[in-house]
Amino acid sequence: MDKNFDINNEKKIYKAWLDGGYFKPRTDFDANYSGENFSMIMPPPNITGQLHIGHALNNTTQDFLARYRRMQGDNVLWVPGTDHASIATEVKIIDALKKEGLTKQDLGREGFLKRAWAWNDKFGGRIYTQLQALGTSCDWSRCAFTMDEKRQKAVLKVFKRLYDEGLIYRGSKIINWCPCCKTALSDAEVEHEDEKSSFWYIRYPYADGSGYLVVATTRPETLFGDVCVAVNPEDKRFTDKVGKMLKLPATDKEIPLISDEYVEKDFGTGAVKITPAHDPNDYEVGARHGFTPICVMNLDGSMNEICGKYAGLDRMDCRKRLIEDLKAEGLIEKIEPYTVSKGHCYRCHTSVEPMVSKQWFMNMDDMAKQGLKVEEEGKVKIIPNRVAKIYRNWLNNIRDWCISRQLWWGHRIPAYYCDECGNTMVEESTPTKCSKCGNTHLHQDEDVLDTWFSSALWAFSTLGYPEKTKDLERFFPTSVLVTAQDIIFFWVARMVMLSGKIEGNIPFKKVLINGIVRDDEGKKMSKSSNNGVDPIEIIDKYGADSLRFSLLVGNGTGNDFRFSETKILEDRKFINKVWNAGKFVELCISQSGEASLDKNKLNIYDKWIYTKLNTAIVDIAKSMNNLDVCQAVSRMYSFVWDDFCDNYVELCKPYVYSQNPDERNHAVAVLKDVYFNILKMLHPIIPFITEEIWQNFNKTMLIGESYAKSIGKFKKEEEQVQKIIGLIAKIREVRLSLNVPVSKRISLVICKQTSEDDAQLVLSAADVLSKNVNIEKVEAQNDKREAVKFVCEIGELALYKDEVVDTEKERERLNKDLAKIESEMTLLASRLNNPNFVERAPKELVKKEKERYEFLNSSAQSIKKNLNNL
RNA sequence: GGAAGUUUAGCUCAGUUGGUAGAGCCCCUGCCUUACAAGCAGGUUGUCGCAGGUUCGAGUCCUACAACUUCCACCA
Repeated sequence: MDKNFDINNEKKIYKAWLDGGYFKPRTDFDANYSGENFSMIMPPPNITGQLHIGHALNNTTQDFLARYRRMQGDNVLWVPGTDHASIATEVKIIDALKKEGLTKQDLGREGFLKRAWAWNDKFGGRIYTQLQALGTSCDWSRCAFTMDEKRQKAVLKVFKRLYDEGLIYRGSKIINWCPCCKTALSDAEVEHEDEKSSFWYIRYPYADGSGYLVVATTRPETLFGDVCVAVNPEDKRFTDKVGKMLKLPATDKEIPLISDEYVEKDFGTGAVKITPAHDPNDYEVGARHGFTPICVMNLDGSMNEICGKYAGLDRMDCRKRLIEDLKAEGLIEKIEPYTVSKGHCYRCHTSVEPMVSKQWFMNMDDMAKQGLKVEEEGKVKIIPNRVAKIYRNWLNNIRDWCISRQLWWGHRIPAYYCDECGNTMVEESTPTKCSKCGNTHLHQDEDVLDTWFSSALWAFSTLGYPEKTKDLERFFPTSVLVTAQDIIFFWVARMVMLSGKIEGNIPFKKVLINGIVRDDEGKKMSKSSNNGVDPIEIIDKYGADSLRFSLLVGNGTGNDFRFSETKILEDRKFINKVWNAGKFVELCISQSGEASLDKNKLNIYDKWIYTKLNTAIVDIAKSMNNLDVCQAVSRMYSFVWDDFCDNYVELCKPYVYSQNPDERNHAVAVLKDVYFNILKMLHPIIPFITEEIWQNFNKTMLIGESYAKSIGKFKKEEEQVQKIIGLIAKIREVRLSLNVPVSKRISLVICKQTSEDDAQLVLSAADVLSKNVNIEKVEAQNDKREAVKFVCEIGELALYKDEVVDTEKERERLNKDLAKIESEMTLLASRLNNPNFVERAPKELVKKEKERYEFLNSSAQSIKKNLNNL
């Protein structure tokens, strides 16, 4: 093995895995494979650009699970894919066109789509390259794209079915309109932000000349669409005015004053202008009173011909001009500063306009109920649980989903209209004639579907729906979905609903929510802040393993997470440690003969490390079952670094360097076995380096091995070695405190008080003590030589005074020990003297504490005696 | 206007059913000891946001408060 792992080998290793077919489910090779099915669908990244560090976290988490389950013997399927991201991609392409001085109209629908597919080839491909560099072990042979042929079929099938059932319908309703993207948006696609604006108090004169009524509004420019003014029926100020006509300012129109419960007496002036075409509430009020909405805006956000001289002005310019004009006419009562919450397009951040428009909708009522039910029953488990509350809240307040978009890039709505009789047909394949009148002149709906429509089918469309495939049968519902919190509405909830509706089942059993990745200052990474990190840059510099490990270590489930290059530098030390341990094992092997592992020859240290290994594996399994990735990783870390590298490697050195070939061969065999188990343990998180090391020793591939397994657990030996480790630490401490040079070899004395068993144990550890703390010999107490005593878990021991000297240092040390022991005794005593504790605490605990107290007490006694002797 | 999360060592963060506070980095001391100086052996560092409560016992459960963050919401 070289001095360091060469990260350039990662590509070669990935190719070997790929060529070996390791990313495919075992049932692809052996239909009778009996392992449990474990499946995941990858949240498909948008083809708008390249992956960022959040994607790296998401996919590392999934890959960690996939590789772990695979090594557990599961039949693992992980399906990768990308999303066409209708509106987001279209915005990007239009931007690109703009640089060439072109618009999408210049290209025409067909030309534009050609561009879009070329875009997909370029960026979709780049995403796959990035995922591979990260080491993702997904099954590329099943790779899906939301607009590929199979997924198109699924979309058509689902659309038709829901249309036939009346759940998808077309109608005129108030929707969110983005004047920049020129399309309708769903409620979920609107982001609300507080904006500083004004509250305009406008005078609406009574038609009969009896003064005026003051109406307060935040959107004066929509007054051209006013159909009436409303007041609360209980509001006595207006009782005698209701029914009168008002002159609509800046127009020659007259509108009535009506009353409606919706109006709040105490807000504003108590009088509200009702503009049904441009406000969801007004729409309701208008409908109740039989008014027809009047649309006053064009689709680009400019005012239309209804607005007279303001026609053609952008809505904001119109507002300015209108207010000036009204002021001049004395129709502005006052203007107050006001903060309004305004909706913005989630893609281009233009402020959206509520507008009445003819769109396609999906009725979500029953599906939402089903979605709530499966979560409440625990069939779909959301981790961490708090996120489930967000999910429930949204489903409880769900409204019909606006699914049509006035875009070109996306699934075109399979609705066809007869040019003759206007009949609407929804078909999976283009009809040739009208089903009603037989006319052959038909045209297809111009709109495409919301990009999240195809995403909602992802859980089963990726497994072959609408065909009844083996994959669907085996892998649906999927096991775990790993995703981010911000798409819980867009995606997670809708997948649950559509899977329930179409497949009559849940899409996944568990949802693991990743936190948001922030930069080292805690700021959210985003393009606008320019603090995003390209995973490829990190991988090129430090290797994929370093990135993967750093993303998962210390990252609590669902918590936001700070990422920085500094953290990578800290965390990659662990990878270096694993590599160096491998070098040690290699060295030992090269210096020993062949020996197979003989369970009967295990010494206490071997038994100790196997017990530790066993515990670690059990803990890891528990954490992995709970999807507690952070805990699993930290458990791996402490076993490898603390138990194996710091302790076992040092404890086994006398044996792997032994002059006795049998002893040496055995020791190396154990060392090798434990280390190989470490490689297996770590492979799911740092697959490249572990594979590289594994192949240095083996002809097989690590990815195909089963997970780490201990050959046993040995309670007694574990305790014994724990005592020896404690003794070593104590000797180091004493040597240091007495200023005994590390290089000086000294004797260790077993005092008479020490039990026979413990004395034997210390004697048996002579080699280990020699190697670790430079103890020349271990012997029983010799009364003729003065000794410096100390106490540890294993009993009372001593060093010869003439070998270590320095009375002052010794006194200092003993006093320090005594203080420590006494403070613990005080704590225990206060507890044991409390009758409540003795009576009510578990008996085992009370007993344990009593024993501990006794032990400390006797230790304190002997330390005091030693102090006196000084 | 609702709701959620966070608050633990100088910094970044772990802390599973309540049972004597942990890691990494930083800092100090001693070591280039034949796996590893991206290291080893030691050491220092905390009224676990504030105030109550439940309990023999609370970082952990309950209540109120504060600060920060986020999500949801049609009051013109």
